[in-house]
Amino acid sequence: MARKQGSHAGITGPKVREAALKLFARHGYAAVSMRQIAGEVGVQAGALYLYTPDKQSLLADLMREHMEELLAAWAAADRGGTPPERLEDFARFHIRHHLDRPDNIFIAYMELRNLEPENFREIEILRNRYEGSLVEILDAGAARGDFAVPDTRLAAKAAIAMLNGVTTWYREGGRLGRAEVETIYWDMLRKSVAA
Amino acid sequence: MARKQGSHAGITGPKVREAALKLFARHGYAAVSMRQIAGEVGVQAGALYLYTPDKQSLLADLMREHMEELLAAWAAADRGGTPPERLEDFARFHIRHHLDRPDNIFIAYMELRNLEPENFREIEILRNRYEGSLVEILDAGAARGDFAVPDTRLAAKAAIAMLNGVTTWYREGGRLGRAEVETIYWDMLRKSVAA
DNA sequence: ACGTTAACTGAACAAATGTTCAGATCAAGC
DNA sequence: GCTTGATCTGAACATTTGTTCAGTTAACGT
Repeated sequence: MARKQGSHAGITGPKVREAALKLFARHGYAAVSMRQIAGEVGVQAGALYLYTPDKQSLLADLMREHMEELLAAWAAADRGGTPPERLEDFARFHIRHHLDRPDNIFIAYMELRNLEPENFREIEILRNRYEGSLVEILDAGAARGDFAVPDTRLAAKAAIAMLNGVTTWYREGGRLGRAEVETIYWDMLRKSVAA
Repeated sequence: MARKQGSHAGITGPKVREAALKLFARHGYAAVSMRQIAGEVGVQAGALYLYTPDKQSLLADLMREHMEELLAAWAAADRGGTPPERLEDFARFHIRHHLDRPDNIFIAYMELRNLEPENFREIEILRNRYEGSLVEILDAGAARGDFAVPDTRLAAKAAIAMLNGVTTWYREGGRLGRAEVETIYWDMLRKSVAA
């Protein structure tokens, strides 16, 4: 047997990335073998190399895609307005975005150490850019007296860490719904930086 | 060559755990080989099995030790008092404890997925116990009107996620000192649950 | 209908993995 | 000084790892 029926690169390519994302998030980059990914896709391990030069690129590409999508999505969602308004938008956007992509955040925040130096630097820049957009909001609000934060960079890190935490425990159909979770987190964040 | 000079189980045993902790935290459980751990200790791979039945137990033991130490340390540090006082104690204790043990928290919160089911359940219980002590404080404070938290379990998770974040960026000799960081985090936490 | 080529298989590769074990070596007690 | 037992080496093991590649198949343009 060789080429399967009804299979194209246009189908298999995304399937490979989806499978890798799912498995990396579930078990960690190092714990997942190319054969497991291939199995998930329904293909032999060798076929994966039609869609990625190697395993490391698979991880780096997934992380880059995620970060670029995140930055673009926030750029689109940012409605401007006063710093408190923008902060609320940011918090709700961040939670909503990641609850829709729980696997993404898992690898984006846990697999940095498995990136080779060159890839690491690239992803770190994207990450700092995203974090920077929150710092910017906090700076603007602090200048106007909306927020009382002794160090906006630290506050941004603390805020993102808190918001990210949601994906580690939130389960669809659980005790709390999305809207509730979103509002409760936003409320905590709002108060934590309040003047 | 065989037995090295001046080496005892009393020395090598802890060394093995230290090396494993350091390497697991740095690169992740799955990415670290027994030979790397042995190399760090200054011993051959086979010798590790004098101190652990297998690699999995090494991880599980490290996590259990960490959680038990954490629980014991908090039990000793908890001075009682009003809920706001206890919350402050908890926050400061948590940050201080983990800044002293950055590697521990890394594996305790990132390697859960690499535990076999039996070990996972055991560690999860310890983790819930620790988280429960924070929930308890929040419940008591909410009942007295000290805190305004719509869901104490969620608030506890959010708080711990925020506090844990400190170990991902804090570096000794950096822009901010320990005491400053501790106070800023406590201040954010205090406000985030304030009535 | 046919040839071309993209998509995939299946086997192979060297290297690395966790783990075992017979034997070598040293420290300590008699 | 000899024996004993704890401590470690070094080689071996079966598997699994990431990756390559010659060959096979099926879809598509002509």
